[in-house]
This record gives sequence, C-alpha cells and structure tokens, in this order.
Amino acid sequence: MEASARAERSDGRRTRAAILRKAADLASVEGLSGLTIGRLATELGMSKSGVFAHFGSMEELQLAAIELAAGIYATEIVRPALREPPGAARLARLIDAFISYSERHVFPGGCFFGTTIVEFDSRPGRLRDRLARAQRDWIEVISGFLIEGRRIGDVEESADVGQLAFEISSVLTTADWLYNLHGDAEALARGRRAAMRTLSGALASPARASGLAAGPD
Amino acid sequence: MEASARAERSDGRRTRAAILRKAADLASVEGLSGLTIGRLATELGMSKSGVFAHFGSMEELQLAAIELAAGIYATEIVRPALREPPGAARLARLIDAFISYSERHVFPGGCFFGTTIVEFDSRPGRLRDRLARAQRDWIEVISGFLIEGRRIGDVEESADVGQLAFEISSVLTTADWLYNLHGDAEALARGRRAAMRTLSGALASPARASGLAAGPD
DNA sequence: CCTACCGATCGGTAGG
DNA sequence: CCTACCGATCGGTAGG
Repeated sequence: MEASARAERSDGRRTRAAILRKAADLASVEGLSGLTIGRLATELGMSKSGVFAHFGSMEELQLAAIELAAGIYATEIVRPALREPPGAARLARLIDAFISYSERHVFPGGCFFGTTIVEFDSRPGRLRDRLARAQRDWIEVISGFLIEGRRIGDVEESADVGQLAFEISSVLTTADWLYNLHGDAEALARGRRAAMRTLSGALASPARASGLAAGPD
Repeated sequence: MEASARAERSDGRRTRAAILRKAADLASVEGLSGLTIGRLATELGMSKSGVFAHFGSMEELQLAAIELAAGIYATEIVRPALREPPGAARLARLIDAFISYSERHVFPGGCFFGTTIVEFDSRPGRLRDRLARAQRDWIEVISGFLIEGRRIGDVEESADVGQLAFEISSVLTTADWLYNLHGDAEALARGRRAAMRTLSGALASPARASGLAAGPD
C-alpha cells in the first residue's frame, strides 16, 4: 500500500516532468502562447485531460514550464561559471557557457528566455511578471560576478556594472536568436567576441594582461 | 461609372490599409501568431469574411503586415538618418531615431521586428524567410552607413563593419524590449549609450574629437 | 490517468 | 463588403 502509493506519486512526478520538458522545448520554438494541451497530449501519447489534470489550467502549466527552464538555465550556464574562481575567469566562463548552451540547442528553438521574454514583454499578467523576474535574475548574476570581480581587483573600480551587464546580456541574447534565424554560427562568434571585448574593457590591467577573458579572438 | 469604380478601389485600399495597420499594431504586442481574423474584424467593426477577402489567407495578411511595418521602419528610422550628412552624424542620427521610435511607441508593443523576428527565428516558412530578409536589410543599413563613413574618413580604416553593425543592432533591439518589459526608460538610455560608445570607438580621431556621436553622455 | 463531452473560436468557403 | 455556414481545434469539465 505504502509502496504502491509512493510508486504512483513517483510515476506522477515523472509524467509531470515529461510534460514540462516537452512544454519548455515546444515553447522555445513556438512560444508559450503556441503551447496547446492537445498538441502536448499527442506528442506525449496521452489524453488531453491527462495532461490538463497535472496543472489545472494552461497558465499554471506555462508557469511551471518557466520554472523548469529557469532550473535548466541555472544548471547549464550559471553552475559552470561558479566552478571557476571569482573574477575574470568566472565571467569569461559565463559567456562561454551561454554560447555553448545556444550552440548545443539545449532548447530546440534557442534560448527559452530569449523567445518567451520578448513574446510577453508587452502582455501584462502573471507570465510577464515571472519572465521579468527571470530577466532581472540573469542581470543580477552578471552584475554580481562583476561586483565580485571588482572586490578582488580583476574589474576596474570605476566600472559601470549595470551598463556592462546590459551590454553583455544584449549581445549574447541577440547572438542566440540570430543564430537560429539564419542558421549561421557566425552570429555566435560575433556575440562571444562582443561580450568578451566588453568584459575585457572593464578589467583592471593585471587581469587584462593575464588574458583570461580574451580567448582565441 | 469610371468615377464610381475608382471610388470603390480607393475605399478598398483604405480598408486594406486600416486592416494592415491594426494587424501590425496587434502583432507588435501579441506576435504574428497572435493575430486572428475574428479579432481584427471586431476591432475594425467589420465582418470576418470582409477582413479575409482582402488577403485570401491568414499568411498573406501576415506577410502584408510585415511589408507595412518595413515601410514604417524605413520612414521612422532610416529616413531621418538620410537627412544628415554621411558619416558620424548620420550614424548618430540612426541610433537616436531608433531610440525615439521605441520611446514614442510607434507600435504599441515596441519594435515590430524585435517581436516578430524572435517569434519566428526557429519556425521555417515564408514568414521566417521574409523576417530574416528584413533583419539582413537592417544590418545592411547600418553596415552601409559605416562603410560610407569609412570612405569619407569618419570611421577608422581598420573598423570591423559587420561586427560593429551586430553590436549596435543588438543593444538597440534589446533596449527596446527591455523598455517594454520593465516599463523603465533606463533601458533605452543604456541602449543609446552602448550604441553611441560602440560607434565612437570606431571613429577616426577627427570625427571623434568633433563629438558628433557622443551626445550628452 | 481515461472517455466523452461542453461552448467558444479558429481559418476558410458559398453565395450574394 | 455582408450573412450564414463548414470541420477542426481550443481550454476546460464531468464522472470515473
């Protein structure tokens, strides 16, 4: 009885996870508005009501897909950077991890947040609010790493952290959707080069001389 | 008879133009996929089939809306720049015209192409093909102005025109959707500053010293 | 997790 | 440019 109940809950969690992964993948291509319960059900070999029952409404499903995507983003991009020492090395790794995440098509339609944030930037509601928070979180990650770098002397005292985080995130996000639009890896190379040069311009002389953030450019 | 036929055609053109303007406005908020014939009809006080008859299919309507938006983009952003002399002044005006276009909400949901290009970057078909061309055209405008500037000595001989055009377009586009997402004009200020600094870094010393591209930053 | 169903809306057509 | 209509699909519900 206990074991069977646990197994049921475990199956339920697996099914729920499978639905959300499929939803996040689809949303990266067609947007969160492009999701339909019927299509998810067909692709997963389930009934519509079977999919629906896990979430109670389409919007709850969409919000849960955003949560899943945020976790994947943290794992694929932020975590690799955290394995590097603070400062220039960590920032360079963050940039490379984003480019790699885009290039490997972790989501089939490119960066989940690139697609969905632009989709909802002018559509008030819970989805926009959640996506706006995700965007602020990402800027906070970059800004936090820059502040950390400044504390240890890698980044110039006078660096405008907010402006730098804006510029680095801009060129990375744009590189991702340009890569998907034209199917041309040159966009990723341009994005990486721009982000690395922006970072490089903010480094104090010793860190810059060490070449940690310069890469093969 | 002649006059009446002309009047009819003229009314038809006006109706068609009204449909497309409404479609482009709606698409800037909800995307080209968010357009429905029923909603357009309701908002315009027409019947569904009345809207439909002008285009023959939803995709033709969407393609026509892209054409209209491309014209507005040319009028609002490229044309003001063409009124300036070639070189640093023209490039600075292009940047300011984009920021102004974003700030004035020429389209209610922000830059039409920012929304729709990201929407279709991974969805093969005629819409993506047309939007990809619009994106290349925009890069060509920026690149062309940079090459022109190089010819007259405003822009450094060694400038990497493709890379510069990528960087300038990246920060402008991102500024636009960030402005809409957070409702905060700081994003526009950051985008303008980043674009102007990128431009400034590519100017030959005499043009840079003249301060044409620096603005109030 | 399923079948069977609801009213609403979708793009598109017929006929005028 | 309209009314009237088509089959398909939408999110969601009832009942199990």
